[in-house]
Amino acid sequence: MKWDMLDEETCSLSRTVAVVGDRWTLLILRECFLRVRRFEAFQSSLQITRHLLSERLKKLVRFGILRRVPYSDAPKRYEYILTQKGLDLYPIIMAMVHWGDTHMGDERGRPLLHQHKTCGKLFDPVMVCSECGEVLHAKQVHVHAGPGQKQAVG
Amino acid sequence: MKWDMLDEETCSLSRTVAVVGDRWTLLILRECFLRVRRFEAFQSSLQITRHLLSERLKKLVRFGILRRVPYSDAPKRYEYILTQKGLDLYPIIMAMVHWGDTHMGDERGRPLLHQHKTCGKLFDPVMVCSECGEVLHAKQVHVHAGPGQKQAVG
DNA sequence: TGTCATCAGTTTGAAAAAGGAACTGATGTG
DNA sequence: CACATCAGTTCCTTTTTCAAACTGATGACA
Repeated sequence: MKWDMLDEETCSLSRTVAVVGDRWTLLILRECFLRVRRFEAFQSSLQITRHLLSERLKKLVRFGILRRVPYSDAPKRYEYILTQKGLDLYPIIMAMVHWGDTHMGDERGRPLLHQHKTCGKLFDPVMVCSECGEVLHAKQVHVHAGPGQKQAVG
Repeated sequence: MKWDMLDEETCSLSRTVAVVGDRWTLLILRECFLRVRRFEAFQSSLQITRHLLSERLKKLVRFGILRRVPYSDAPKRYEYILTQKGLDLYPIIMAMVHWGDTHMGDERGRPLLHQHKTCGKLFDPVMVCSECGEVLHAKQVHVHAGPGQKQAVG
């Protein structure tokens, strides 16, 4: 399996991995959700090489996750803004943050806390069944082949 | 930022990315959730090189996500089984599958369907607030520095 | 006018990681 | 004995990544 074929695999996980399945891309997305938008800002907060940052941003734009929007005409300057497709990655990022909080923490406690504006409370993200609202566990899920067939995740 | 320092960053996303932030690791985990356990089985279903598979499995064992369990004494043979820490990655995998279903699908429909044993229905995984149960959106979340301080994701 | 600073990249050469294919070693099967 | 299975390891090539310098448009300062 070559990486440029990954997004054509008959597996939704593979297709997602083709887009966000590398370390820098995930860290760039973290910055996006923290409202970082400009090249220099990404570069200095991540310490990513300019070359790779440039490539990753192009890829995210190509996949429709970021939009490259001009914010200055002379000189031409652009910033990168999450599209709806990009905003929809939020559960992935939050799931990763929560797993890190739970399993990779140190004695100092979690690096940050999340407050839900709607209810006002500090919260954790929880994944539930869209139908019954119960918390999901791997062992309570059956996988069936869908119309697009073949393998994937259970 | 070097990769061997990533898991010591003051950011839960970085720490998670240090463990599961590469493409093969995520695909290997997909197979784990599909009950794949043995070297040859991973290798033939993923078409990963044996060298890389070996390295990734070692890393997952080192981080406590898989356990290497003997299933034959002569010859010595082992299989790889998700620990609780590994099972807890399920929301990450499901969030990625769901995003792929939503944004990377083709005309044939989704590759697979998930049925919740508890309620019996086909479902989508949804991320909600642990406190009020409402569906989470990035824009409804405030980020505060926690005891472990510094940056991370909102 | 000349010099420096800012921003968003591109270029270049060295170092690290991934890919491909063959090989090892313990065992069991015909 | 020859061949097959499983779980890796070794070796060599190709691709990515890293680090650092360079470009080019513009504005600010003196």
